[in-house]
Amino acid sequence: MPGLAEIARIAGVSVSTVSRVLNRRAGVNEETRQRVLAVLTDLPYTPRGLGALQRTGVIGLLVPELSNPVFPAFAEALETRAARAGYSSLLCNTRSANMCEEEYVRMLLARGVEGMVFVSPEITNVEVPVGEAPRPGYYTKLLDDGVEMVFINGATPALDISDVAVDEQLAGYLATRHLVELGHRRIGFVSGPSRSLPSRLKRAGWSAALEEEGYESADRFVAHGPFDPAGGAAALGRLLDTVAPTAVICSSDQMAIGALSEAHRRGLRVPAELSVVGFDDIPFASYCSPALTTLAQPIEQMAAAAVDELLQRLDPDSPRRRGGSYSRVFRPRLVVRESTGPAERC
Amino acid sequence: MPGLAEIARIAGVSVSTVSRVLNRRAGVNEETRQRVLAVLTDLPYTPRGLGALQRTGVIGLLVPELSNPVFPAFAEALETRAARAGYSSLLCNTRSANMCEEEYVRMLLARGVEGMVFVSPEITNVEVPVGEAPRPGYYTKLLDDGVEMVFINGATPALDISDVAVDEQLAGYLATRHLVELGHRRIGFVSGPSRSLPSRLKRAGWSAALEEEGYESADRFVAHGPFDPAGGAAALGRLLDTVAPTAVICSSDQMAIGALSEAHRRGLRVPAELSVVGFDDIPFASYCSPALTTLAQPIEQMAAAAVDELLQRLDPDSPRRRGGSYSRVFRPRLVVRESTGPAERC
DNA sequence: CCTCACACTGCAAGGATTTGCGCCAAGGTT
DNA sequence: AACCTTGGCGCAAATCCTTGCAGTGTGAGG
Repeated sequence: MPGLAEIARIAGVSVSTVSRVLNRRAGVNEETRQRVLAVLTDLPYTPRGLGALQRTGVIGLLVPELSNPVFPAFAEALETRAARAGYSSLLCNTRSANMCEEEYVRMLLARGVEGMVFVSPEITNVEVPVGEAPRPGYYTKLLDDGVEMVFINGATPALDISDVAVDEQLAGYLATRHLVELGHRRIGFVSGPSRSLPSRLKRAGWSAALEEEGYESADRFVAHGPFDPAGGAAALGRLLDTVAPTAVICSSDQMAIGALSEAHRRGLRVPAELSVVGFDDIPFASYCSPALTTLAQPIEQMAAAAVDELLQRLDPDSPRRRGGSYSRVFRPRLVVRESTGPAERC
Repeated sequence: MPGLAEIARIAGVSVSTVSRVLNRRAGVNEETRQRVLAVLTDLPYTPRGLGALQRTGVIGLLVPELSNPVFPAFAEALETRAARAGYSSLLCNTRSANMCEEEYVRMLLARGVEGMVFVSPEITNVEVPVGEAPRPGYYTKLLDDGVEMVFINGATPALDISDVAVDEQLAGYLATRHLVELGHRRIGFVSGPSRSLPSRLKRAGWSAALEEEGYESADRFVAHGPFDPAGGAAALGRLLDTVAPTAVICSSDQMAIGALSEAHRRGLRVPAELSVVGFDDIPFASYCSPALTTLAQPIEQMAAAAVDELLQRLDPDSPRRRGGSYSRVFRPRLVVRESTGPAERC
């Protein structure tokens, strides 16, 4: 970890000047200040008293957004588990503040977090086909800096980072299978943006289940939309106008709720005329009407696994360090409620 | 701001020992360590390099929990507004981590936040009748330490802290008024815990509206429960078993959703046989069935007002400092949907 | 009762960071 | 053209924190 001297050398100024910049003292030229700050971006300086203060007892939690209730649910579960081990948590949501994830990570690091948990990290949000590895981006740099990280639902085999996840593909498969068993043949997929890896994985499961039966799983049975009720409503609308499915699976409960309301708006009875399956099992899913059939993520267990893994990596007494990353995949659980039923029309 | 020497003197140890405690170095007796840590609680030590580094560009956000979607909504709005001014946010929820608010505040301070916004602070959660001032607790100490704070929905006249709030009493009044105008006379109140000041304020509004008409607003028309769907369901259940109201108002949409499901469970048609009003207007309120009539908080505006106030206090060039606190009260907005209707039975 | 080992603590030396002071250069004034 | 003013920067002293080392006290074992 660099001292002021190191930074001063690189920036080509004296130690005093760096000190003045860091302390926001007057008497430094704006241009010089920018140069020093630029160096500080590459070499995040942590003051002695803080850098040495190893165990701050604080971890960072990064979630993409807060409007989908799964993320607050994950946050609470993670926080509770961390608290039990004496750690407190700092939560950041990257999307709403239109700040990129990397900036947030740097900020957290500068604030002295010991490690972090990423829920649905940015890296899962790229244009890359299933199976291929997305580019590691800045995560490798963090890894080199010795930052301890754990992902939730962010499997990226290319990175040496432990991952805790639900099997999204299996989730897609189970949902579709459930509908097939109810007699549906025309099953649509109300999907999140095509950039989203989880949606692509679910789609793979959906395809697999359909092809197993020789049913159609063509592109025209898939409609994309943003991850919110309005997006789900719009996507379902497009599907109903074109291929008229008798059942749909959705990328999230949020979207499923939108789908339910769109069906209601069109006077379509659920489940009699249209079956709907969601994903996540957010608390509201059971309070919808009809109550939503959905695939539950074992949030508590996943959060516990993620926190435990992070804490173990943080523990200096722990034998295994650096490099022992692994993936832990949980099985989603089908929760059948009222929004799915036998196919009536064909 | 104290140095190690000051802390050492008070704790009655040498500077070296304090340094060792701060750096989590071995070789310090547990008892001695506790004594030093105790002093550090009163005199929060910030390492030289960090304490001087005034503008970190980070503010803290404290919300009581995350399972009620209003709080994530506030958090997002706050975060978005802060980001626009170049500040990033650190979010903490105090209840789920069963850590007390004060600890979290200290932690945030130690992490270098410049100021904080408290949403529904702990202080609103005490056994004190409306009108009387709750004891200021540790907030005055923070104030003395020069910590900048703004409350949301945490009006406490005894403290010199700016507050941004909805008029909860008016909210209770408007909700009840709405039901009265629909012809209801037996109007119950599904309330949060009696410790909660917002619930007590709403109740005051409810009483006022009822007494205006000469209707009954006795204790037996009020049922308390925890702030979640189950609590709402249970509380409504008790009311239905005793006073059989034709309409109820609830302390939050969360509780109202529970009430809706309890009504459904009992085969009571809403709104034909029971009208329900919620509070908050969470996104899901419009996706319930029947869609929930509720009182909306102007979340965006409140968040903007709170952040702007905090940032102004943080600005060293700002003329008004310390002491110029004020309250800003917003008007709740009645959103009529499908869960309320004319009284049928009397 | 003596000795030894061990755990703590303070001392003081050794680094690291802050800051008063003075130098230098650029631009304006007489 | 000489001189003054001012902003910006480095030097070095002052200050603060860290750490190796030695001193002290306590308790167990002989």
